[in-house]
Amino acid sequence: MDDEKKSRHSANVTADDVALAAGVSRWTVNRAFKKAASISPKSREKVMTAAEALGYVPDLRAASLASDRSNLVALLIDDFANPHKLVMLERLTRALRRKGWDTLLVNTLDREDAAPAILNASQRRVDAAILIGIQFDDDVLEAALRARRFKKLIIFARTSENPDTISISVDDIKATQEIAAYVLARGYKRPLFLAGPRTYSAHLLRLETFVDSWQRATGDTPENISVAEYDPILAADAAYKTLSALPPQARPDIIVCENDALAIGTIDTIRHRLGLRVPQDIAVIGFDDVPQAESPNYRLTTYRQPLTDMANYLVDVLESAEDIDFDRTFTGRLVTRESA
Amino acid sequence: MDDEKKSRHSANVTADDVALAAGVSRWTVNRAFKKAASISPKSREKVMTAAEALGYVPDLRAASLASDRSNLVALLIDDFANPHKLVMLERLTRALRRKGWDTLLVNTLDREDAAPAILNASQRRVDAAILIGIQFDDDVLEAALRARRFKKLIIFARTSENPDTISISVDDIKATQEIAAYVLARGYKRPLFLAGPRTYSAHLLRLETFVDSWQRATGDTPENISVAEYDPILAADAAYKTLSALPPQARPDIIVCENDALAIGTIDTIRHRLGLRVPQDIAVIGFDDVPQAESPNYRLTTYRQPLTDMANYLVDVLESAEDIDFDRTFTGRLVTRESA
DNA sequence: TTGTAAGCGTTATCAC
DNA sequence: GTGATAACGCTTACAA
Repeated sequence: MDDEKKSRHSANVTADDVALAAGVSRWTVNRAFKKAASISPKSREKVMTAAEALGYVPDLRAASLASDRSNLVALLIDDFANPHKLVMLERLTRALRRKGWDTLLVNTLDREDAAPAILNASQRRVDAAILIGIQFDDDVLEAALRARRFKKLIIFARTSENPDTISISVDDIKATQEIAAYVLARGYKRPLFLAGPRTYSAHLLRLETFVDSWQRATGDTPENISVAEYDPILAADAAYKTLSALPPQARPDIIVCENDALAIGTIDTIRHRLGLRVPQDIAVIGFDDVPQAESPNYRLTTYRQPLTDMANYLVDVLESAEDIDFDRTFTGRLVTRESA
Repeated sequence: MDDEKKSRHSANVTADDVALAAGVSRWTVNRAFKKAASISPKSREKVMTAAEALGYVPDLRAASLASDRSNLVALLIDDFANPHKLVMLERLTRALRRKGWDTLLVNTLDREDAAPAILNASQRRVDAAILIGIQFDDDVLEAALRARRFKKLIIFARTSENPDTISISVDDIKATQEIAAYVLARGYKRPLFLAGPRTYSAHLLRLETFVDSWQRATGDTPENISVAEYDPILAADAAYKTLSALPPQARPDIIVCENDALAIGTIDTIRHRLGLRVPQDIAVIGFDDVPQAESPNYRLTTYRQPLTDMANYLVDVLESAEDIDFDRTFTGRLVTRESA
């Protein structure tokens, strides 16, 4: 009769089974698996022994369904060309796991599929969505906001002006000002700014800040170009096109890149297609401090974001029930190597 | 009274609400959201209109709980230094999503936390676990197998001899033989094989096959070294240590690397620490064909795995209910560029 | 084609 | 500290 009850699926060990074996109620079994439980050590002991023997572990789906908290976040990413994303993935998943959060990885690279993918994540009733991509324009954001099961929508490592989102990022203005000051202090005269996609305003902050700082300091307006994606190969092509069209004396003496992915492509082009040296002929500066940046090949001067702190703060935000403005900017630091 | 019923949580739109609005039963509502449904177009129409109006979407947790299929897989990864993993992540999540599968990203880099992380994924009742890491030794595998809710345990892009796992990979022996033949045909005389971690037998296949092929063809045994992780920086150090200790005439004329991450670090060292040229002084060959491999900087000759085919096959395996041997090897191809 | 009723394995509530 | 009981929102028979 008990057997009949669970005959539909291949017998699955539930809290009831453990309760029976341990001679307690189901409630006690569940309590035993909680951290802060009002349960006697003796009961817990009994339960744990029985659970161990039966191979019982709580079913998180059922827990989520009953409690309306999933302890699951969706990580939306649309950028797989930038190795920095791998670092972010590692830091985020680590920080989340440590506090009991699981991560649903959602690939929104395919623009057509982005909205359905987001909707799908919302159907898993994730507690929050974290955006670590780059092409998150209004469409995607709109889709995410419309699929409004997301209690929190967090833009990680990028600023956002959307009031419905929580932005956890480095202070781009401060960082770029620091970069500009460094470029100036090192005596460079003709900087070129290499930017990423300029479709959305948030992406322009570093460019604008740099141009602004430089103008203020020198009166000159630096040149700038942009590429459609944060892809080293596109950056290499763009840099080649611009540089090869210039006579040597008109060449920039430093290229300030919006991030390391672009900087690395740029260095490759300077050396291998133009036959010039970095930094002697043209210096290069990046942003992110990807692992590659410290390889003997690049020795890239770049700006490092405090990713671990940012990830930990993100988890705090997730755990907080308050309804406040969680936006926060962090301060990183310039890592100076030999490329500039 | 209806209000009372759903008072516990902030009113959530359920299939019942839609059924009421559409004047059908809950069953019909659920059916309307299935692809292959025995439902009249008229009913579906009614349901969809009501659902749209109410903002209803099915709750996948409840669906999973009731059906004992989660359409969720756990992707276990412990390697965030190799950019190739980003490509794999993209391909896998794309192929999975296309067929309605979601991906739980599980970071098992922290060895202490690996087993708990795997257990945790099993508590979400994922339908399968996919291993795309490298350090999956017996401990981790054991933990995954013990957390035996995984209906399938798939080792992706790496061979495994464990009979309880499904291995979807490229034919390493064939691939390595092809590489050896290429090296031979190009007239190289003193190859050095740079291998990854040699802790586990599966990792040794490429090394052993290369050594074997070379011996067979020339009678000589090639030198080999190994590094503890697939990390370009470690590879750079290891290569430097070995090469700098050798007089020029004893230097290898080609370094065959177990993968591109190692090859890239090796090239960096050859050029920037030893001041030699690739391929004129020392050629380098890799495995994987990471995006970087085609950059003008590296122009790496390497072996490309048919990742998309492999990912699609993986999805087929997931969908299959048969109980057969799903192991399968694919054949890639050597992409020849200028590094060797 | 459609409806009904009984699960799925938890958590929440409220007594004891 | 512990136990019963009703949700949570869906799927799966089986009946109509």
